[in-house]
Amino acid sequence: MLGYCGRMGSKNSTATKRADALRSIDAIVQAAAECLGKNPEASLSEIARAAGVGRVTLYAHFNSRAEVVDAAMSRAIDRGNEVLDTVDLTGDPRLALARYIEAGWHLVDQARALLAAAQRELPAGRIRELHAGPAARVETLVARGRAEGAFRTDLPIAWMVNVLHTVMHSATEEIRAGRLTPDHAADHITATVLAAFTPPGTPVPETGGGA
Amino acid sequence: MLGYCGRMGSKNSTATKRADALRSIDAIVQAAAECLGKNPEASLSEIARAAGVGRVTLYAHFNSRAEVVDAAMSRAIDRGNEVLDTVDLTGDPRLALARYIEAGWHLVDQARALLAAAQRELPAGRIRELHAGPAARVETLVARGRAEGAFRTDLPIAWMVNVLHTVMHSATEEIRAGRLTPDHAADHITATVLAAFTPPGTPVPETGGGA
DNA sequence: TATAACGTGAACACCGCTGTTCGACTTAGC
DNA sequence: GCTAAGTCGAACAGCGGTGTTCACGTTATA
Repeated sequence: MLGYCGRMGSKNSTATKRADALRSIDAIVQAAAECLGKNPEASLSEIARAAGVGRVTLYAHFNSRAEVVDAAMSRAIDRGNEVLDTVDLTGDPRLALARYIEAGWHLVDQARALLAAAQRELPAGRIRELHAGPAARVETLVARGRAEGAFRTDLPIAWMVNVLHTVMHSATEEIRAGRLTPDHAADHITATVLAAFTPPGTPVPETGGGA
Repeated sequence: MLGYCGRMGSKNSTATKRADALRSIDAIVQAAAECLGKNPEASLSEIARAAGVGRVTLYAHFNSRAEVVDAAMSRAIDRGNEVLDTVDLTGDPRLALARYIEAGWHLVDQARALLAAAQRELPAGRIRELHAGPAARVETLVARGRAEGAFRTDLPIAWMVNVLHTVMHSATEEIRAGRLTPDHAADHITATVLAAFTPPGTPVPETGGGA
């Protein structure tokens, strides 16, 4: 947590800030995460307005748009990690994957839009750095599932992780397009990914609605 | 074909144009499809330059950016249809799907980026109109596969079509990111989607490299 | 070859976003 | 209650994109 403040040369030095300043910063980062989560090219004016703060105040705390994006990205990742930390990823890899999807599918689309913003403002190294944590969690799960024979091994781990995230993301797009209702999303994603991960020659598991 | 010219109030009226004008228009539409296929926010200056044409010339043939996007989109769809028309979609739905993927996976990413551009410049109705043709082809195939018992029926057709296109698109992103080589793309997509489409309780087909 | 259509660069006005400065006002904290 | 820190709107310069006009050069075509 707090990973979004005082990263680089941002004006948030270690010097003690006043309470209202901290409140402003928090409101800005939160608004940035929301706005950029919806629209990667949201302007700083929009973000300031959404934060209930003047545009000048925003520039008083962040030197550039890149810093705002970085802060929003860090915040979203921290929030996501908090949620995902509560998920039990032990036991049958198939059930663990289902739990992961259930908990995380709605996080992915905001993260994706944020990522799109980040990819235009932040250096590639910084993005990898931010992405490393969340990625490792899933990679470990997939690797374990492969080792235990629950998941296929004829496709690279990176590809499988990509499929998982891609399908999760596409679900939110389907919802936006009105072709899918939120209450079916997790089931559809789980049924799809579990089948996609099944080793060739093995029957696809039945995923009867209940997680 | 020729679906991209003279759609609405574009300056391409039915009046006979000179040969060099037609050549310019064609170069512009082609360049637009390429540029917008790479970057949905490519400027008209970029497109004109890529077409080897002055910016003013572009405005002589198209009233607005939207018209250029529409023309590029129409062209890309026409081109895609031409390619897909050569693919045999009869016989075993699984093999037909594999052929479809083999022929079309590399078309999807350009179409996607183009779609992103279109979604910001064109009305939703126009987009649906353009998308209807290509979508129908796949929907028919998936529906047939379900009817014949080759594909699962516990998920909506729209969702399955979405999964197919999403996975195809993600492959091109993986290639861009350097995590996948183009010669493996079709195999990975096919293996993934075929498994995802397999009815629960049925073994996942083996897709030993050669399609 | 005449002429209308076409291509062109330069220049224009307009817009929105970025990042900055200034002066005045409000508030937190000692 | 004093002071430094914070907030704010207005206004600035710079940039890049859009869409338009103009005057001049080029080319197709009858």
